[in-house]
Amino acid sequence: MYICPMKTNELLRGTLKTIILNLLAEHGRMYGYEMVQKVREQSAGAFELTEGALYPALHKLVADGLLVTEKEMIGKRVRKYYRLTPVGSEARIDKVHEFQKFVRAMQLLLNPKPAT
Amino acid sequence: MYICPMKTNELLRGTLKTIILNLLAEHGRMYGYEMVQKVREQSAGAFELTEGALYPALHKLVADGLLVTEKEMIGKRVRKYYRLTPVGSEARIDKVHEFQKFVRAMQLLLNPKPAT
DNA sequence: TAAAAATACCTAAAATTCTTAGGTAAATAT
DNA sequence: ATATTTACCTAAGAATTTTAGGTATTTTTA
Repeated sequence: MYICPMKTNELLRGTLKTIILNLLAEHGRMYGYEMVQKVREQSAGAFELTEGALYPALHKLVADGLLVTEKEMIGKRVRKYYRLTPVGSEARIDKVHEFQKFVRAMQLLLNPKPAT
Repeated sequence: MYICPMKTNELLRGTLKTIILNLLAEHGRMYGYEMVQKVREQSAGAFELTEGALYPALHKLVADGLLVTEKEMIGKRVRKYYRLTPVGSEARIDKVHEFQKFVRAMQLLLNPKPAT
């Protein structure tokens, strides 16, 4: 018998940046920890971002000019907010289109015969 | 300006095994080279499996007991056919369900406000 | 009020999966 | 005769993620 390892997260490979860009397009600005919560919430518990994947991805998006940061003091702690740059907004649109194209192609592969 | 790198293939990460299992569920038995063609064809050119990814994936599926092989001589060449085992058939069903769940969750994330 | 949990950031080693770039050889097309 | 297609394969390197930490503040709870 095959025991399903229950890792929807495996499918997240390659979609993390798309998710980040979209969150920011929707919410204006967010900090990392907040993204983890929002993704869990908005995906109805299906996705669980790991911080070990999230922070390096955020740093790369900044390095590539798709995001910028603003730091804010909350008591004695620094909170780091991320926002889309214009380039990031464009990239987001492309990424979503690519994802939709990917899903359509996958549906073709998974449902090859649409009932004659 | 952001130049879209046009790599739908990046999204394929994590779905390769799902695709293989489905191809075999649909076509009964296939050989590797054939899968490359079929995927190109059935995805309307959107996906291009690379052999460097395909063959190791096939070998892993065999090692995990999801596929078995039969060799056949075509002239002087060996052609290696793959078929699902019962365990592989089960795994396929789970994988497809997981993928559909993944897509639903992604749509929730990408289209958060379904027009009031 | 002391301890535990949550908030909030981060990194680094290892694992996984893929791309790139080959190699071999037979069959077919030019 | 040569080039392309068929058909298999591997290995180095790149990219991304998981796992498993670390630090420090703030809030909750027992």
